[in-house]
Amino acid sequence: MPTPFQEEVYKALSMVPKGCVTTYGAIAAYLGTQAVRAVGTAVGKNPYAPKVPCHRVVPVSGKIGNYSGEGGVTRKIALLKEEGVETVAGKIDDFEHVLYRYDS
DNA sequence: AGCGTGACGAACT
DNA sequence: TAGTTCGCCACGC
Repeated sequence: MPTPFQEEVYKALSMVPKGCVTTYGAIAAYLGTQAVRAVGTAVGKNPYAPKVPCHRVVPVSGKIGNYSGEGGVTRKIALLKEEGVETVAGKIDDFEHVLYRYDS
């Protein structure tokens, strides 16, 4: 039984369309929290397993960041690529182009 | 020097 | 004890 906070993260993450990615800061801002790290933890725990595409969450740096999964970051990149997000040198290509904004 | 980012750490139950 | 949650501090540019 996750906390409302987790649900907020899940909601924010689920509104990200396929082929797009979001950032910890964007989610934190959307939730109105100052703790972007809490978002990382919530997503890292990934209590919503397949429903929360945690691999769609990336740091604002445009890099893949971290990933707690099978092959780690490498796996994350592969998943992103499958989603339609192209990556170059371990970074997201056209990051701002695939970056989803809750401003829409 | 200041602001922003971060898949953590420490505290509570 | 262990598990879970939420926010501050440190490093980089």
